[in-house]
Amino acid sequence: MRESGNAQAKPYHHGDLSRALVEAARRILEAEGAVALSLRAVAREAGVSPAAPYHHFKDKTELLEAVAHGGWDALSHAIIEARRTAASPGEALESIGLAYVHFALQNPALYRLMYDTSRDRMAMPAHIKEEESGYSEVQCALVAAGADPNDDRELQLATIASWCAAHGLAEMCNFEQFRPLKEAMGGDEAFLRGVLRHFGTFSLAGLHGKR
Amino acid sequence: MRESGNAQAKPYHHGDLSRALVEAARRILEAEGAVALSLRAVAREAGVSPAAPYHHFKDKTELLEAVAHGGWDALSHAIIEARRTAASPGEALESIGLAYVHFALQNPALYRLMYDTSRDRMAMPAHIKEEESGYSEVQCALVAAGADPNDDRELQLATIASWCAAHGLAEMCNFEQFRPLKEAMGGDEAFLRGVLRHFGTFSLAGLHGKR
DNA sequence: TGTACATCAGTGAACGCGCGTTCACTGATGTAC
DNA sequence: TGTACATCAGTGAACGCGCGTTCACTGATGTAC
Repeated sequence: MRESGNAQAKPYHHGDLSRALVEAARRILEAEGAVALSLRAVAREAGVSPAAPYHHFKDKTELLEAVAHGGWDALSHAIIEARRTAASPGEALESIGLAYVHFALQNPALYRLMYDTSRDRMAMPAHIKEEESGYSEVQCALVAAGADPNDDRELQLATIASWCAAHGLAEMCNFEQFRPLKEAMGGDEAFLRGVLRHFGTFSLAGLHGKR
Repeated sequence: MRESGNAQAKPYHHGDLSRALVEAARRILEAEGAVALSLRAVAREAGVSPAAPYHHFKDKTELLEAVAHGGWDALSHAIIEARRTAASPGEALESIGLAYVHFALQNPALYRLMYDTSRDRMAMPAHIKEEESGYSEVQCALVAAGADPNDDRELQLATIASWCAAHGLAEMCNFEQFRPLKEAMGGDEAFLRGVLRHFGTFSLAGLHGKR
């Protein structure tokens, strides 16, 4: 009675603090930016003492890696879903690009954290293998759209080029100086599609036209 | 005699501390990374007390902006030079792209600072206008390579697409997972040219082939 | 050419702050008998 | 079903640290007369 009457009393043991910390970190990231993302702030946001996270993560770096890991998972799913629902192979590349950029726009701080943690280790996290990252999704889309699946090197280069282009667009598309053009085109979506259209053809043009 | 005999004694007044601080910041940036770039560290590196910078910059942000400003200048010059020395209009795009990526690879931390300070204010610094940033250099190269100078919107989109692609490649080309391909291709340079070649055609393919 | 004085560009000590991490602890949970 | 005890997952106080910034100061420089 005493216990059940006080239903919302926080139990001493959290139950799933590890997950809760990662979620708290994402909330802080998008609400206050990467600068505000301290271990103490995450613990605070999760309603827990500053020492509690150390039962789940070796140090701050390990927590950030978990946050980035979750981001890569979410991005992969978005990309796979985009390809799955594309009406035609030709549309797949644009769909994938759009999904990628949308993810980055909706989670800008998380997206940057993902790349920063990858960059600092000079490698993507080990678990982000091709089959998870959407890397192979882009390759499939390229092949479906007409690329030669036997010219492996050019296919890899085209995939990398697509990826770099999407990354660049994702990071730059909120630049203030693009605003006039965006407005003239009727909004973000049209602008993104306009730039992506230029990307969309380049990979295949490179594969077919040259060398 | 007493004074001149002690030639290397540091004078009380520095003479050009403002410039020296920016240079010190760049040194720290490349040697120890953005995390180590504190106002105190910059003052230390410049051989000056922690309070001295406040006679030249309102606060830390203003100093960082000056550092970024210097970076944009250097990048603009590299781009203009690349276009100037390109053998043919067709080569100009690749030359510009290569110069851009090389700058980013040689000054990775500075390059990121440049984009971070731009992003945080959701705009490029006011002084980085088209004529300074190399933005118009890319447009010129596109036109020289055959783009229609009258279709302004498509030309802008193609320029933005080029820029995004170069930015993405610059940030990603050191990813560990690209190493096997790089080695198979005989080094960074060949790899960069390979990816850039895919970029190089896309802008014009977009301009001519579609819509 | 000298002198008085305002201004400029440094110094170094001090401030409060939030950080990552450690520590001894304690309450809750699971397990062996 | 109860009890003893190991283990797990929290607490909260404390640590040392480097940070951005301020302050009263001082040495050097430039200018008016």
